[in-house]
Amino acid sequence: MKRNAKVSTAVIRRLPRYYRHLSELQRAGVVRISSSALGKSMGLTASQIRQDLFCFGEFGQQGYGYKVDSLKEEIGEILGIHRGHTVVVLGTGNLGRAIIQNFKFSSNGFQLLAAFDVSPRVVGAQIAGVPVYHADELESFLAGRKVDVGLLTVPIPAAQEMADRLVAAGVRGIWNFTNRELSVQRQDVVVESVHFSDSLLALSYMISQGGEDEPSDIQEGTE
Amino acid sequence: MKRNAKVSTAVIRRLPRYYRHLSELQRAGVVRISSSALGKSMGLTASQIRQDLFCFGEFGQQGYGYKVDSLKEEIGEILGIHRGHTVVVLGTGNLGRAIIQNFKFSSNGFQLLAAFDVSPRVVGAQIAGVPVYHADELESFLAGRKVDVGLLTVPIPAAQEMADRLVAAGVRGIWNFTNRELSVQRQDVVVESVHFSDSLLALSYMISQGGEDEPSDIQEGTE
DNA sequence: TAGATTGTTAATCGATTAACAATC
DNA sequence: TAGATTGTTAATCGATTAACAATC
Repeated sequence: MKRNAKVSTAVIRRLPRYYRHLSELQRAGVVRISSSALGKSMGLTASQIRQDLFCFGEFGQQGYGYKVDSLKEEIGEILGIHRGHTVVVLGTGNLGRAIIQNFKFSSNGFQLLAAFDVSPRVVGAQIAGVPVYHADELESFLAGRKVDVGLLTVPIPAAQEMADRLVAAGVRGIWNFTNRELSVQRQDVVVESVHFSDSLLALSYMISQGGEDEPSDIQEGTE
Repeated sequence: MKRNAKVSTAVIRRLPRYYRHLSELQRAGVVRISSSALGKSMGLTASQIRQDLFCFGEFGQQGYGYKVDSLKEEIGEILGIHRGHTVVVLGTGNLGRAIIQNFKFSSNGFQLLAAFDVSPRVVGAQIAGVPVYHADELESFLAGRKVDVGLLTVPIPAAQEMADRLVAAGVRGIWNFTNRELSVQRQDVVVESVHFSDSLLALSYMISQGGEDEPSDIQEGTE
């Protein structure tokens, strides 16, 4: 029942939102939900939700809707949450440290193995139980392990070099928090960027207009 | 020469990228660029770039291309960079502090006025020169000033309440870093969310597939 | 059974790409 | 002038929405 030959990025971007909303519904004790109710609460049409899910299989029951628990599980599976992904952090400045201390990697199916930096003030120490090694040890650390993702929070001048080293060492993805657009040639390595600036500038544009056009991500229903 | 009646969110999301790429070109000393050269370096078609710019006016010269400096300035203007936007931060935990200390608000045309928290350990102090007030003082602080944006990095349970208070106090936008989807009824208030989880889960999906489909944001040209 | 809601195909809409006259 | 490249309209493509038979 797999048809996900060509899943568009638009659909991929919605999957985590489905997962998040279903988690909230689950926490709220909701057992069952229809595509139209879920759509209303997420600001999507029922059609779109059914069409999105149709890419991956059949998850509902006619005349009934979807079981929140099992749909959440299925989408988690699609997202790869149970694949035992691993991640290392490059750069333990303010942002890197904040992410290490706050972000729930395990809730998203990732295990945070280690952090790397060059400052003698942190190398050898631990941050929230995560060991910090010198960046020179990156290759030897990765050589012995399956590390899927490198999280980049290094200063901009070091970003491309560290990205190259991560790719050479065999990571499958780079989670890029630097404000530099990375150049990665290999087709089998994915770069996912979180550009704070782009986000704030988009907001800047929208509030400069008077906000006639609602943004893509919001307008949660009242329910 | 204004035609930006209905600018799609797809276009709005690309504007900051144009701005960032043009800034890099400017820094690299590039004076002039054609839509096809810019497109190649950004992974877009020349048509798309010209079509995007067409929403806002005429910025190039036939037979020549675009002057990097002035195109960057024009796009900055469209994004509202020179409008003197202001922002306050709610929540000075790890993430809030990291953003206050690292993020270049002024590069994006924003002035960071103050931060708010409830912990006696930070209230009354300064973070990177930014004064931290008690959250109780939010309304009185905002009453006297034009504050355009509230940046939310509070714990999830406090997120919706603080969002409501920001909206009631008259902000035009909320930059939401909490992992909660905010409910904001007013059509003239924009919520822009940075969901780390959604980003990581999308990356998780992509590396779980073998990466046949490149993500929207990357694949910078070789140049 | 009647009612509800899915899975899935078809229709519509919007965004991207192509084409080309205008013009630097 | 000839060549290059834009601004802008038209064509194509893909994503969203609508419709409805299947079925719980």
